[in-house]
Amino acid sequence: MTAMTFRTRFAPSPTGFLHIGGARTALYAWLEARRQGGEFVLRIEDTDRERSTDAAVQAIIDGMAWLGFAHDQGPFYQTRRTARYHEVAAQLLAEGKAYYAYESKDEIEAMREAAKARGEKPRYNGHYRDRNEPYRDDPNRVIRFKTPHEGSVVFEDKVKGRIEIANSELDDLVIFRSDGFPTYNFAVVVDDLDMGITEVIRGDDHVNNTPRQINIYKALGAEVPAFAHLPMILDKDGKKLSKRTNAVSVMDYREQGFLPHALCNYLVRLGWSHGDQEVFSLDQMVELFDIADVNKAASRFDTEKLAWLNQQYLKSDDPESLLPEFNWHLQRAGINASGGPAPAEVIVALRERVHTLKEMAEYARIWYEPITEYDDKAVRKHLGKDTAPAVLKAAREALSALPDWQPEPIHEVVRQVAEQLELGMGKVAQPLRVAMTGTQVSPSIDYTVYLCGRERALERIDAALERANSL
RNA sequence: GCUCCCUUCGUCUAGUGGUUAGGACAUCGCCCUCUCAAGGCGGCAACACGAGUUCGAGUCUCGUAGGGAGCGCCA
Repeated sequence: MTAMTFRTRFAPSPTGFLHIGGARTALYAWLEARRQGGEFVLRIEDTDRERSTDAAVQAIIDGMAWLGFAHDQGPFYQTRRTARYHEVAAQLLAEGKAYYAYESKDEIEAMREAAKARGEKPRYNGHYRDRNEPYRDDPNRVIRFKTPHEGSVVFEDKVKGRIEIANSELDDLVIFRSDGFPTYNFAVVVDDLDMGITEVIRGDDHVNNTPRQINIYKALGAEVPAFAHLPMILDKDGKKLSKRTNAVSVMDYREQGFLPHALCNYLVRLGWSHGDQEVFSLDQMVELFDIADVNKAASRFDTEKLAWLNQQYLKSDDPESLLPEFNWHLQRAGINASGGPAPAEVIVALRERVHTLKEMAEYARIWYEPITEYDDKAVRKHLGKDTAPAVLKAAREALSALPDWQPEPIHEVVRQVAEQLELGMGKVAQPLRVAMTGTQVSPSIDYTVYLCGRERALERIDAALERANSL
């Protein structure tokens, strides 16, 4: 056999958007493949035809693309592989490792009840196991796998460690349903085998399925891949993430104004760490990530820390690189940026003051649209001062004569006005700030004035002067 | 009910027998300051519990408690 290429996969069911937990699973699998110089496969588990949709497949691919990583192979669809599943099932049947069973659902239900009554797990009693029943055209016909009675399955999970489950705890699972479709536990094994998956990374809700799957691998005489079961992501209160009370789609996070790499960074740190490091570029993640360093316990999603990380990136990224995402938010906020300052300059002005691009877009409105309302308190406090009119007049005059409309000269103007009138910077900056924004909070006064543009700045001073005089 | 898994500050985590149990977010205080931030400095704050092994246990073993997952012809 030739050296096997390292290969991981992400295998979602296309029943909705890309879930935040799924996104982390995909990220880990992608990182693991990258680090090992292997491949990352996307497989669509769409055997549940009722709930699977094409739109959901697209949403998953789009979500991954937005986050910044993509599959190397696929997408493969399980529904297009049924012939192959039949083939493998037939082989198992021929080798006496699987058998036809014909119980009705009611009968099976009764078996479960009986088992429960005995204090055992609800399970199939193996009635048809050694009967060698031939194929019959029967609506109850299923194919079951012969789980070994003796021994136990042991595997070394890359995150959970050694796990052992006795075969006596398992029953003969259905591998082919009466409707002619394979069941999950069977299809995954065939798929992972055919696709050459060497490391199965998935949520830890699958730990209990793994021994069954390993038994199938063995029956097939196949090499068993490595497994890594990831702990769950819980909400703020330690409950299961639910759509009702949380943002669960990665696209929800986009709408809330988070950067894709900030979200990746947050996700990679949730359950994994590398010393004291908090900030990781995608390249660094690829270099440093190791699935073996992932924690065993579930963790809670903390939006505050995500917000902090997001701001770290807002501050350190090249503003130009933030433009596509920021423009997307301006547009969503209904802001037409064409008549105002360059968005990149707005980013520089605001990135230390907001945590998300959504906030930033909202905040930026004052430089693109007329002031719709003045904060009463701000007006009374700063325009109501008896020094305010003189400040505004002096500033207006100097500003209108300013040859070079740039933050630095504007700062110089403010400084000189203060000096001339023998006032502190606050006495000058605040009335101007209220004039520019209608509020008493904004970026540094020079930048706030600068972004307004000369024309708008002078207009706003005039309007403020009017207000000051009428107080 | 049965099986499997998990448990370090409020949260994310470092820690692989000897640490003043470290960092980050949040929080509180101080500094800086034209507002708000950002930044700097500092504070508060954790080994679930009980036995055992050991000279020595957050680290190893067992038990208890709490939490989670699974026990489908769903994935």
